[in-house]
Amino acid sequence: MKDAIQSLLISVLSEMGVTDVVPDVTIAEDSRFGEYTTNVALKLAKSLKKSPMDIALQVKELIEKQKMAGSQRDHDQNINKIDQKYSGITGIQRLLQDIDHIDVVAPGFCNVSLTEASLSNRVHQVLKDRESYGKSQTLVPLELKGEADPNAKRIMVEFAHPNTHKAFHIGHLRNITTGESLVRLLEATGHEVIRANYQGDVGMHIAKCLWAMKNLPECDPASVRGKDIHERVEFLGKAYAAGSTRYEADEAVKSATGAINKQIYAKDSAIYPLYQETRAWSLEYFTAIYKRVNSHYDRFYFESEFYELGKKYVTDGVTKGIFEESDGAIIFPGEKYGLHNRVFITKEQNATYEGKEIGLGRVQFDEYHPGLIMHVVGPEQAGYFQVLFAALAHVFPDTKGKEYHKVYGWVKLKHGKMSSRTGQVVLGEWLLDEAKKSIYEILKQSKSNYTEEDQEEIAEKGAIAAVKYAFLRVGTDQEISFDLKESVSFDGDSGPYLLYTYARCKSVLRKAQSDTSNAKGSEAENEAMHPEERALLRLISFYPEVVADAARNLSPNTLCTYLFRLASAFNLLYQKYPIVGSTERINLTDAAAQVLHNGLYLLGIQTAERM
RNA sequence: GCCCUUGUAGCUUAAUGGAUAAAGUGCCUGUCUUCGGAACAGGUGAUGGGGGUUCGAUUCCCUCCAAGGGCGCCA
Repeated sequence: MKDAIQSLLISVLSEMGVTDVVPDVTIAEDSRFGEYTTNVALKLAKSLKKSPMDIALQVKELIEKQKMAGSQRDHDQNINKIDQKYSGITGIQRLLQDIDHIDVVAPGFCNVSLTEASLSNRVHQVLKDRESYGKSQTLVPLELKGEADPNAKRIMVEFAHPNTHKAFHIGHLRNITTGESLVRLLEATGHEVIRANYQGDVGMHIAKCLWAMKNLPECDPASVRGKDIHERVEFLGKAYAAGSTRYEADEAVKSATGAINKQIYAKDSAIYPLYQETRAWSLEYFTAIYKRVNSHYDRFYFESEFYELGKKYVTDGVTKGIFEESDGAIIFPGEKYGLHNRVFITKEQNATYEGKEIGLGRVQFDEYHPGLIMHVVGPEQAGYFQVLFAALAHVFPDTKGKEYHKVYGWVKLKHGKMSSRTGQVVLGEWLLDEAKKSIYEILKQSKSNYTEEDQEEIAEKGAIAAVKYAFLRVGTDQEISFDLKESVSFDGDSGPYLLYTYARCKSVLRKAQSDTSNAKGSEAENEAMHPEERALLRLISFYPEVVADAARNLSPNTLCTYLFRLASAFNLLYQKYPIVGSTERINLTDAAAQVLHNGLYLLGIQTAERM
């Protein structure tokens, strides 16, 4: 619809002699301003040397003239275009039918209001398309910063990437939640997505953990062998923190840890079996987490796979003049390109993180041929990625413009700093479990009778929804300030509120179905549409455009805002008018539930029929 | 020292350069409590300071203040 209005405006503007301007059309947040609004008149005032109001009035007049002509023609030819798409001339004619009127408002906005019939058609569209409502077959181009290709169709989204032997904290949870939603949004807008997960399973952090296990009696792995996976993983987190602390404090520990690091790379039998055993613990745990939060991956990459390969490409790059030797290490001279220098191979001849990623990049492109690789990673690595992408483009020119750093903000503790190094972390599962406990409390106070299975399902789904929504409702690259006491909310703008509204819709629909009295559809249809009904209707009709915008801007939070408004609009309608008994309102409820379901899916949140 | 990011109601957050800066939460007041009260309505309350560009600035530029991050052998 937005595109159709834009084409209409372009044709109108060309009548006015303006051909070099693409008018902005946006959804009107406030229904007083109609459904769609444009500010072309304000933009054109200067170049046309006319007042914005005059231009706006002229636009309105030209559109109304076309509308009159069009309706006359339709009447003459009796053309039925109900199922035609908006394209070409017929699209504009159809659009003209859907436009009820245009208001011109100071300082010069043109506000387009659609007919009730046109909005009602959308409800039938939802009930026909069901789960596919809102998905776009055509590719929605992305708004990307920098030089990355916005028209890539095949996109690898690389997210989650936890490190083995380290705690899985709420930051990782936000990363997975963000990545999962981005994947689904891209899939819904014509992209082909490869889900990748690059997990760190070698490096100094692991050496620190293993040093502790080898040297500290309280970190003896024998104490947790055979125990529950949660206990084993908690143990690893503690061992890492202990190893880290000693590493900082003691030079001897430092060099001993360095030696262990070498042994790991060399697969030395003195350490390798323990390394493999404990690595497997972490991976077992990750698998469980991915399942719990409803995420999965097409390809798991491991740092250990790219140690040799990365080193080879970087070494080759030295002879080509891409990398340079400096103080015994091999660096990429980023300073030559307005960036900063970074070490890719240490003087110990180990590939660093950046060195390994040269190998990773090659393999990713060879395996999947993506048009874009999106790395969902924290903001602190912005400088790192700039240098890495520049180096990659020099080593492999085919990767130029195909690498992208999608920033997701930190989850910061409101009081104190989170660090897995010191062991002060909020674990991801701790948060999920706390949320779950709170929901059990609410269920206990409820008058409804739930079976134990029901309770378990509701609490689990509700907890995941609460946590995921709390992360996603904030702008992706914004930091989140996290308070342990009021970490997730269950009312107001929250995941559970949306689930509750969905369940409420479903309950009403069940009631309507079992209601044997004759539906008074015809009566309701004769009533004038209430403002609350129209408000819900217009929101439902906006959904596909909201999805496209959220995908284009890689911003699930805009979808969150929309879904909350939709749920509020339904609840208000529900509060004021009986649903059961009116076919119109039952359909509206059905459509609202469907849109809630589809939207929550794109956030990675599952709905429940009852709550 | 150099570079980057962020400062919006008491708190947590929205707002492709647009209309009266939008919500949740908190506090105050109500509705309903026969389709599911994890509900609905009303009130309260904000753009860090100072300049500039613009018809119009939370948004862009400069500066000051404050917080966070990055800057060669970690990942």
